[in-house]
Amino acid sequence: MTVKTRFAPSPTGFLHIGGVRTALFSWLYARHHGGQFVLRIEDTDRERSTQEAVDVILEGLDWLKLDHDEGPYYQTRRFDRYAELADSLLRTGKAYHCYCTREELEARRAAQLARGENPRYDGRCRDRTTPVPGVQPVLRFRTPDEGVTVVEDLVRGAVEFQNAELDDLIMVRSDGSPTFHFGVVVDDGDMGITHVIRGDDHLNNTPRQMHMIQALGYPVPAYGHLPMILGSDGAKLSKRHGAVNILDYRDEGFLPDAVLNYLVRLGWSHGDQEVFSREDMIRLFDIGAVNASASRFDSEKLQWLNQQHLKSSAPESIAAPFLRQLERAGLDPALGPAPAAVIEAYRERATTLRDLAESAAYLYGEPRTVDEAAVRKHLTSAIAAPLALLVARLGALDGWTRGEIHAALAAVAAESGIGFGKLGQPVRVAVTGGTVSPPIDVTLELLGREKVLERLGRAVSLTGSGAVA
RNA sequence: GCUCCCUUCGUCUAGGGGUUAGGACGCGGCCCUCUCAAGGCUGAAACACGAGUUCAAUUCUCGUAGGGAGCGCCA
Repeated sequence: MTVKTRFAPSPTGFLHIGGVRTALFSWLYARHHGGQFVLRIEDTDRERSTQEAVDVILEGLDWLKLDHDEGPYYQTRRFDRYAELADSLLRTGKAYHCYCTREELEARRAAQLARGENPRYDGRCRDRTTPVPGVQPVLRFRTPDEGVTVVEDLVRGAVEFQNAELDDLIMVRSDGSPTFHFGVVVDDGDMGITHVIRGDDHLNNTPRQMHMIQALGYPVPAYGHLPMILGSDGAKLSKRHGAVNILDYRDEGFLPDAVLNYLVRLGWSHGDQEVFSREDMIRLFDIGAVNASASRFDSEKLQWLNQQHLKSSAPESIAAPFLRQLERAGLDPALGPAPAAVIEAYRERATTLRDLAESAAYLYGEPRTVDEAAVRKHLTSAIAAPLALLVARLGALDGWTRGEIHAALAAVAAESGIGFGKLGQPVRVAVTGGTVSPPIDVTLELLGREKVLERLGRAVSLTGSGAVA
């Protein structure tokens, strides 16, 4: 049997980290087993579904390269099929019309709750043979009322439910539209889904879905319920911690593989390994090794992983998103060095591509900020002469490689009777406006001779003029 | 309230009847060093609680506590 999994989000809010984790595990399971991955949009709630949310799902999965083999299917385009199967269940007596009104249902629920009972439909329309005039009925599924249903969960093992605890749920609303539960089982059946991997908020719904899918004559798929991801404070994920639009991570300069790597380690591990490539994940992933307990979102570890992936990526492979970050930062890439060279020099000192672009801003134009305290400390009159000498030496260099630049710096330092660092730091401040940058020879090489000589020249006049003591 | 699920350092986790309870993020220290990083070494830091089983329980069983989910003509 070839494995077929699916990701079935409802487009009622932005795709966030929790949804992506569900998609990832489902996708990994399919890829690991050489199976198929289906994308299905569960948009039966027309009130709350938005095209914008659909677009984020599509764009987010595309960014993360969680590619699907089938779909996207849209449930709103399959209403005829749901009606057809609902009808056959009605004809075979596996489903029945219920004429209870919302108000009646609500009143009974409240009464049951008050008595300390599990609020559930009492089945009073099960044997009704005559319609109630003026009431559009809903269609309910006739759930077995005795016996035990066992969910052999891929993550938790066997979970038992007493059928007597389960009530007859609504399959078709009074307006004729299918409910979530019915849509899911019809679709999973029609699409030949073999493994349903989803959030554990669905675990309690699973036995009833199993009954329906059996009634429909489909084989029951295997289920795997993933623990949820909590916010850093242990509360439900919200806007405050990680429940932001997944595309925000892209915009903040995270790498898709790093996001996936972070997510795969939430609830799953492989020995002591922390950094996983996409190929590693596919090869090693094992749903049976997934933890049953919820985990918290830790943005610091995500940042660390992002840097790990930044360091191991081929610079050219991340040049395009880096360029976008430069543009986002208002910088013109044409005015600076080749992106790969900047990435190479900076990726050990940046956690995201956005950081990287921002700290490299001085390469594309004048420094955006000048650390005045550093200027006072390093650009003193004592350094005027060595800087002037350096300008002369750098100007006379044949080439412009870090090796030649380093040699010139070392020579000037030696001739001026000062340590390399005593020269390097003032140079750094003069050309970058701050005290932090890659090794000074690399920094100058990246900046280019023209900008270096210009900025050093200005520093010479500043320090030599006595403007700074 | 009822049903179901969960519980190892602050966080992510490994382990599993006898271990100095391992790794990673973060935090501290040292080394390296032209700055910042990166890297190396290193330190502090955990088996929720109570019974039971057993020669032995963090590990198995049962409770308790705490947390979560479901109980909609939402998904």
